Amino acid sequence: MLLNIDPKSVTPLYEQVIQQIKELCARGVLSPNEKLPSVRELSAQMLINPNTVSKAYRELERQGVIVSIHGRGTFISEDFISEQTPAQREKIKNELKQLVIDSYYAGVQKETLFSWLEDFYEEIGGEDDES
Amino acid sequence: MLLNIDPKSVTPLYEQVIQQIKELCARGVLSPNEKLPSVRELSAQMLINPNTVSKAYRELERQGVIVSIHGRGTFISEDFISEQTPAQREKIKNELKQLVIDSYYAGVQKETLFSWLEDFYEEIGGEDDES
Amino acid sequence: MLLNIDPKSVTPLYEQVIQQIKELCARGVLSPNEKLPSVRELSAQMLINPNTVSKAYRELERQGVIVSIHGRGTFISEDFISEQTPAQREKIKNELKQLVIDSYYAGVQKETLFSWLEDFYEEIGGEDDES
Amino acid sequence: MLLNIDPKSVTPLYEQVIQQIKELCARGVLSPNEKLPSVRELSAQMLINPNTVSKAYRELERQGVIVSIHGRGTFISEDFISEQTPAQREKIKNELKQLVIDSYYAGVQKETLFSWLEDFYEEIGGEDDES
DNA sequence: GTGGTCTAGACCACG
DNA sequence: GTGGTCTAGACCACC
Repeated sequence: MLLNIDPKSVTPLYEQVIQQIKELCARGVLSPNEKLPSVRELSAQMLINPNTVSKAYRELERQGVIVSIHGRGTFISEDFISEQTPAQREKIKNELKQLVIDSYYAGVQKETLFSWLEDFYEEIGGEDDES
Repeated sequence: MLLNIDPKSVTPLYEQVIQQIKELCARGVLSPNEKLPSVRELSAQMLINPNTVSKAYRELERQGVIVSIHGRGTFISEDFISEQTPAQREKIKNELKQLVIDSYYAGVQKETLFSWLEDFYEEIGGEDDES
Repeated sequence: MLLNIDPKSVTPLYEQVIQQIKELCARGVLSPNEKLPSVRELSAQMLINPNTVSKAYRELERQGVIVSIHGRGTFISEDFISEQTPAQREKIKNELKQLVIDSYYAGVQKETLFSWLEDFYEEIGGEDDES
Repeated sequence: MLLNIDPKSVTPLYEQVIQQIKELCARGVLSPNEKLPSVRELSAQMLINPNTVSKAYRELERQGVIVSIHGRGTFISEDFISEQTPAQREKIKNELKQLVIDSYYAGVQKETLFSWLEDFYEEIGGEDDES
C-alpha cells in the first residue's frame, strides 16, 4: 500500500494518513475485511513514527472505517457508512460554504467546481453494490 | 458589523474572523471602499484579543481583500479577485475531494451536495461573471 | 458447550472465555463435576487459538472455578465460592463506582440500574445463600 | 486539584485520570466552566508525562465532559449529559452482569451490592438541579 | 508477530 | 502562557 505523505504540508501527518486511507476505501482500492499493513510496517514504509500511524489507525477505528484486533492486525471494516448526524451535516455544509467563498476569491468558476465534483463522484461511484 | 465568533470551535479565532469577513464581502453585505471597524473596536465588540483581530486583518490584507491606510483606517478593496494560481486551484480541488469523501462517510448524498452548492452560489449572486 | 466469542471486541478473547464459563456456572447451566471440552476441542469449536483457551482454563483453575486432572480432563469445581478477600471487595466496589459514574454520563437512570441488578440475580437464582 | 494515580495499577494512567475527573464532575466538586489545570501543570503534579494527561483530556473532550480551547486552557463542559445510545446501554448492562457474576464468586452478597449502589448515588444525588 | 501504553523531549500554532 | 503534533525508543498484553 502506497500513500503520498508530505511532511512539509500544514495538514498533520496522521491526518494525511487518515484521509488517504479513507479515499482508498471509498474508491474501492481497499476492500472490506482486507488487512492493512501493521503499524510498524506502514511507519517504516512512510518513514514516519509508529506513534503517528497508530494515532491515525485509532482515529479511523473510532470513525468505524477500520477495526483493530489486538495481536492480530488491522482490517477494513465491513460496514463503513455511519449513521447521519445533524452535526456532521452542518460541518460539511459549512466547509462547502467556505470552499465556495475561497473559490470565488481564487477565481475558480462555479462550472469548474461542479465538474470537479462530478469527476470525484465518478471515481467512487457504484462501488457499494459489489460485496 | 456583527460576526459569529465561537471560542469553542476548533477553527482558530483569527480564521473565523477572516472567513466571515470574506463571506460578507462575497455576499455584498460589505461593499468596496467601505470602512471596517478598527482593530480595537472590533476586538471590543467580539470580546476577543486585539492581537487576534490584528492577525486577521493582516492576513486579509495579504490576500488583497482589504487595504489598511495608515492613520485613516481599514477598507474593503475595490478589486478583490486575485489572479488564479495553479497552487490555489490544486488546494481547492483537494479540499473538494476530501469533502466528497467525508460526505460519503457521513451519508450525505451527491444530490444534497449539489443543491447546497447551488444555494451558496445563489446567496453570492451572479457576481462571478464580472471581473 | 456454546460460547459467544467476538474477536472484534475490545475484551481479550481469553477474558471472554473466562467470563462466559463463569456465567454458565453461576446460572447453573454447568454443574459441579461436569466435564468441560478439552482445550483443543473448544479451540476448534470457537475457531480460536488453543493457547487462548489454555490461558483461560489456567486462569479459571487459579480462581478455583475448574480443576484440571492430568490425563482425565477438566471439570467444574464442587465448591466455587472463594473466601472473601478485602482486595476483591475493594475491586468490585471500585468497579461499581465507575459503573455508576458511567451510567450517569450515559443517561442511564438509577432505577434502570437497580432493575437490571434484580434481573441478573433472578437469572442466577437464590444460590447466594448456600455455601 | 488532587487525583489519586497509581502507576502500578493495571488500568492505564490516562484511564485513571479520565475516571477521576469524571467522578469529580459527577460529585459536583468540579463545576461547569471551571478551569482545569493545564496539561503541563497536571502532569507535573501527578508526576506523569504531559502526553498522558493530554491523551486523557482529549478523550474527555471527545466524550463531551470538558472543552479544550487552544491557547486558553481546558474547562469543564456546561452540558455533560450525552444522548443515550443503545450501544452504551448495552455496554453498561454487560459490565453490570459481569460484576454480578464476579461478586457471586467473590462472596459479595446481593444486599451489599445494593447498599453500595445506594451510597454512590447519594454522593452524586441532587447535584443536577443547581446551576 | 500484533496493537496499546508510556516516557522524554522537541517544535509549532494560538491568544 | 496554552494545547496540538511529532519523534525516539521502551515495555507490556495478546494471539
